[in-house]
Order: sequence, then structure tokens, then C-alpha cells
Amino acid sequence: MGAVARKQLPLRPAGPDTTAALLDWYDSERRELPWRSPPGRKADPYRVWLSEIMLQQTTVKAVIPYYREFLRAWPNVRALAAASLDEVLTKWAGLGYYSRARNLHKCAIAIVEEHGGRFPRSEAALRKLPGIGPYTAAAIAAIAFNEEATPVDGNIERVIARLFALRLPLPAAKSEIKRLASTLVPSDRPGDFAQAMMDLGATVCTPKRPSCLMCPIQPDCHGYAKGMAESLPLKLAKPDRPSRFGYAFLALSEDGHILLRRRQEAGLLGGMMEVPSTEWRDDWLSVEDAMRSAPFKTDWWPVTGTVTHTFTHFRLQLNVYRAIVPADATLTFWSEPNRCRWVNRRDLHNEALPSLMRKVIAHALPQ
DNA sequence: AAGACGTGGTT
DNA sequence: TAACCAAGTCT
Repeated sequence: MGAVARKQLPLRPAGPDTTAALLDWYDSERRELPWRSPPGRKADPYRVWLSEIMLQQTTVKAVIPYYREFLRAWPNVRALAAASLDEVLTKWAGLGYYSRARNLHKCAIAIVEEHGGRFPRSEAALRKLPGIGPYTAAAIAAIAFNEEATPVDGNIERVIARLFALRLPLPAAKSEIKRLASTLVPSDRPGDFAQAMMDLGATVCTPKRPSCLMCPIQPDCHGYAKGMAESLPLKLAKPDRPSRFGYAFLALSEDGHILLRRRQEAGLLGGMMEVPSTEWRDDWLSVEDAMRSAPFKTDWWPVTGTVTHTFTHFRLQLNVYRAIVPADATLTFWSEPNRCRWVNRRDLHNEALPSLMRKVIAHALPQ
């Protein structure tokens, strides 16, 4: 081995060249997405906003059909503002994180009533609107208005953590990541830069088995150079999920209607419809105690098996009881009759039923 | 500031 | 299977 031994090329810090390489890649690999306008064409802030809200913690694949349906039903922010919350929740059903739908509706109304039906252009003004946090405000400012903003989502966190070989774990590293990302934003194409970073994170710089050999900024990547790209970003361990248990009561009338109940507006599945059920506790209620929470007194029969559902922060097991009642039965409701409504089995698709409740219904009424 | 807040797909 | 993940926000 001579004195001129194979020495690693000194790695230049990420900078303007990194940005240029990324944008070249973006221009050639451009991904078509329903909410993305063709190159050079101005983006519609409404569509950018709608897509960004739907994409929060949600995969592109899951979002696409919902995005299309929302756009068909409500092509602009005034139309959405004129809809009822229930209509919005119904179309959102199955997408999860229902506060997004509530805030989407609230935000549409705020845009119409406080901003003359036009989205504000600045990050700061966007940030004040319901459902728009630091990421979404920056994303809309950059993508819809080409403002020099720096959105930082999970993709960009990962790309930056790897590019700069950051060893500080998330979420503590967030502010440093934002600062580093902002140094790379080109003043002429902030929107394209943001989308390029996200595309890179989604398709190349993936959480597991990143395709470093195909990466346009691999020559600048300190994580790659140190052989630690895949292990970044470091994250603090998450607390494990507790279990909760409850009973659901599926009442079916002889003429084919199911009893549903509206959940309270705030909290888990807020504002959505449900199959009436007991509280969800950290242990099983006795059947006798559970029966006190049935919507009315009748012969409830246990349905074999258990419905299980996993939320972000707990697992749920529901035992289901079923009853068939005459269509003209006089029922004495035990609780909140005004929140209850009989719905034709055939019309359930027009209800704001979260996935969990669709599972419960399918479990109790097979076919 | 840490936990609440959905769902479906991968590994 | 369990763990982890996906274009975060709100309180």
C-alpha cells in the first residue's frame, strides 16, 4: 500500500449542487399524482390543501380514491364549505384520523368567511387555519404559491437525517432537521424542491432498504458514506399498546334496519356513527353489567367470536350481541335516543361509519 | 410536551 | 405475529 493509498474522497457538504442534482432527478422522474399540476402550470391551492390534509399520516394509495371523490363532490372550497359536516364525515369514512375531516370542513368555512374564498398565501396566515400545522402550512405555501417555505414531513426528516448523518434521535432532532433542510431550498423552485424531497423519500430513500445506488444525491450523502444510511434517522422507542375491551349491540329490525348512534363530536371517532356499545375499558365488564348499556331491553344474543381492531395507541376487543326486533316494536331507549337512528342495511354506504364499525356490522351480519 | 388520534400495508 | 410505517395536528 503506497502513501497514496485509496483514500475516501472528501465529502463535500450538501449545498446548491445537492439541490440541483435533486431537481434534475425530479424533472426526469416526475411522478404523476392526481393533485399534481403539469410542469409550469399553476397549482390550485384548494387541491394542494385537500391533498395535503388527506396525506397526513396516510399513504398515497389510500388517499387517491378519496381525493378523487372529494374533488368530484366539492370541486372548490366554497362547495366544500356549503356541505354539512355529516356529508364530509361520510365521504371521509374509512380514511381515519377524523379530526382531519372536522377541521377540513371548519377550514373551508374559515376560508370563505374570513378570506373571501381564497387561501392566504403566507405560511403564517395558513398556519392559523384549523387542521393546518407547521408542515402543511409550509407545504401549501411552497407548492401552491411557490413561497420560500420548508415543509418537513417524515420523508424529509429521513432524507436530511441521512444526508447529514445526524445521530440525534427524533423527535429531538426536528428543529435541526428543519434548519438544515432550509439551507437547501432554492429560491426559484421551493415547491418543486419540497415535492422532490418527498418523492425521493417515498421511492428511493425509503425507511427500509433504501436504493442508495440509484440516489441522485448519494455522492453528497454522509449517511451513505459512513455506511449508516439505512439505520437513520434514530427514533425513540414508542410505548407499547394497551388493550381495551367492550360490548357492542347490533339491533336489526325485521324490515332490515340497523340501529346506529352518533358519537360525540370530540375525541376518538368523533362525530362518526357507531354501533351502540358499552364503554371501552381496560378489562372485561361482566355480561350483566354490559347489558345495562344496551340501547334498550330485549333478548340480546351473543355473536360467536370477537371483533379486534388496532388503533394507534390501543388494541380493542369487542364482543357483539345481536337482537332482532319487530318493525313496529315500541322500544324504551335507555340512553340518548336522539343520537340514535334506524338505518336501512342497504344504505349503510351513505353513513359516516369508521372501519371499526363496519367490521362490527360485518361480524354480526355476515353476507 | 407527551399522548391522543385510524387505517391498511409491509416486513 | 408484532412492529413499524405513511405527505402531522391538537391539546
